[in-house]
Amino acid sequence: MFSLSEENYLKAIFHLETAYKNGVSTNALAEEMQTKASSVTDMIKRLSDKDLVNYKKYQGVKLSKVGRSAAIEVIRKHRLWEVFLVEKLGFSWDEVHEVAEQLEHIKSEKLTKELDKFLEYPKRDPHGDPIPDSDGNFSVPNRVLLSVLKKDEAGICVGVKDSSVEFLQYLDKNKISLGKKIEVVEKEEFDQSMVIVVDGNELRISNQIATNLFIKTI
Amino acid sequence: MFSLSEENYLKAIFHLETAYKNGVSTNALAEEMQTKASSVTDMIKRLSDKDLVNYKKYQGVKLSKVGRSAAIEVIRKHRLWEVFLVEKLGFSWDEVHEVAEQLEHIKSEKLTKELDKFLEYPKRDPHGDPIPDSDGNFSVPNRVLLSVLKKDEAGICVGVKDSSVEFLQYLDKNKISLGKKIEVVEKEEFDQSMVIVVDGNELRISNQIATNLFIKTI
DNA sequence: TATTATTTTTAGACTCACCTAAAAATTGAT
DNA sequence: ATCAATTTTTAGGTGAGTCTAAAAATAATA
Repeated sequence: MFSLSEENYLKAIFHLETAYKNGVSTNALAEEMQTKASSVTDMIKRLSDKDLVNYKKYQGVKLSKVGRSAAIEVIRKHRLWEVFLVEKLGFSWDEVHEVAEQLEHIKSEKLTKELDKFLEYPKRDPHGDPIPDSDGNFSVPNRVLLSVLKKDEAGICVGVKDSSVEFLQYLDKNKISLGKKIEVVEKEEFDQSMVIVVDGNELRISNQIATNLFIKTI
Repeated sequence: MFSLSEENYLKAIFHLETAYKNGVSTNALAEEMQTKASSVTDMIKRLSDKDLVNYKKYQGVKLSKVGRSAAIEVIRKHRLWEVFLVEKLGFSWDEVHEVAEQLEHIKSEKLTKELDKFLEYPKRDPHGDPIPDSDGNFSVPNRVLLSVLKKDEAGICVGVKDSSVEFLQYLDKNKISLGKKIEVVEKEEFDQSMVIVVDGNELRISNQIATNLFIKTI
């Protein structure tokens, strides 16, 4: 059984591993965990003693088999609870993160299993992120960032990269939600901004927006 | 905001206050919390510093206004989650306690409010215990212990005093559940044991069983 | 009431997870 | 390749919550 803090570190390392293939740096982890580098070194040592990560001084950390599956289990629970909050309790997609951060640490195999069943085995959370199954397998989505689309290409919005309240509320304000068709009708080469059409309405978006929206091409 | 440990102490004091009207003793609290008396004294001091309890050395503790309402809020969440687990996820009544012990500490007013609504504002948990409303008011039940009934009296089973797995499984095994009619057809004055009829079946039960079943008389 | 038994509190120590400040290792630039 | 800048680790300390052992207060009994 892992402590709340350990679980949060494992989850953070998991998320950072895609960007840090050769080991997650202490500073990156400190930034992600909103703590100091020295505290991170402390915790990494504890995780290493428990064989949850592989760690060599000054070389960054990688998750071990056990560490990875623990991280995925936490992510599974987080995303299942997010679905519950939106589908059953009427939360909006920008309200769920904080509560799911707490619920993801509840320890009960039966609870996770029954919740999954109750929600009818969802494949994605409210932000379009894939939910791993009980064996830790993701049914990985074939999705790309909106920013890679060229003029006159189109796709279906299937997820967000940034799940911050600000970004999600921007999307709500502009009537962009999962499942919506997005067409690129103009693209400015200079700053990569684009004009898109959603629900028949034209909207100019910056590259920063476009690099945070996942699209399934059609 | 209170820590997990503080919330558990407040809850324990609340439960013990019915038996210890003049202040909950350190030892009783230590027994309830499965810890040592010295740890209890430590925590009581902290709770007292935060004005959650009234404490004078060697005189036991009582909850303050604030402490009591914090305790009731935790109990409210505990019991709502128990309803959720049984009604929505198919848990049996002897499986819910452990998980509810964790879920009761999730901090989100919206979550509690929406869960209450989702469950259609239940008045009792799966063991028949009353669920306080959002203002902390219990709609107190008019219930008595089965042990007070005399020969040829009868009532409806509405709750259990002991919620241990062992007792709840004993009840399941003997087909006693909330809502069942129980008739006392014999009562032994020597040891207070009785023969009851449930669903047409006769069953001899000890006084220990009878003092752990709540009955609404008819 | 005096003495024993019990309960409660204090004193000192431990672990976890964090901190600051300083030292050591690595990386980058000239 | 050397020196400076950056990153990472070490050393030592803090608070929450626990522990054991011993001291102090209260309760029970002869």
